[in-house]
Amino acid sequence: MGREAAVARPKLRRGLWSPEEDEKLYNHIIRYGVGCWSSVPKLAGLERCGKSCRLRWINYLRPDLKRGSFSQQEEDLIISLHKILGNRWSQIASQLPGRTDNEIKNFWNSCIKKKLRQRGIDPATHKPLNNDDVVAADDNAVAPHRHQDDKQLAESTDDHCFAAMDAASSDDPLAPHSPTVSFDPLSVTKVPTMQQGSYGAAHSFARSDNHLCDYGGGERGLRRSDDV
DNA sequence: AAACTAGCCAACCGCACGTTG
DNA sequence: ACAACGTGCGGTTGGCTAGTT
Repeated sequence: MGREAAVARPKLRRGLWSPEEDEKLYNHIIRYGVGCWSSVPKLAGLERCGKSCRLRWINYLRPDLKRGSFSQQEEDLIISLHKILGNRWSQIASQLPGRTDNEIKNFWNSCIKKKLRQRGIDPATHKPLNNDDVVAADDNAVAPHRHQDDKQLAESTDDHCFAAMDAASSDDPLAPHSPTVSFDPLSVTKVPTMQQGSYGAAHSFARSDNHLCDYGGGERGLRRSDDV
């Protein structure tokens, strides 16, 4: 990646994306791929930071996003993976084609946690709740077995997780919903391959046949294994 | 009908790590 | 080896909406 300095930028827009901005970003990536996120806003004519563009693309505009509510199989898979991986949402997302880490994280925090508690399971530890622990069982106390995660993931996902995933991803029963904006990225599906062999757009598309291919930074999801 | 509350979701923030010069 | 920069990740927050009182 280049090292052109972080030039003083004009004021950047923040907050919700307008349909026009979506369209600009989408059209730009469709045409040119991503290359360097920091240059995308300028090239696409957007007053956003590259980070914001990246997030918008990954979480919303990517054509391979599934959208719609989670199926029971997906939910089961998320719970299984969370038991192994803890809050490593990007790793979990890499096992769920068409789902983003942000989407899964939100789903976990808003729905699954509640369901598990109702079933008497501590969502942080995946162990049965006992009343004395309820207070102490902070949701942040997650993934007690980080160092074994990768091996465990390789093993365990090979059996039950992928079984569930196959059920979830095959012949998707979920009706995709359009975003609440007039610009509908789902109506277009062709994106050129990356020019720089980087991450992002083409990378995410390439993984459509490979569920283990993370759209993000590959191994980097493991780096925080010690700091929780 | 209005006020309040809870839930959901999109987006931002800060940090860690990889790459490049 | 070091600094600067780009990127990815998880945590957090703000705003919108639906439901309830």
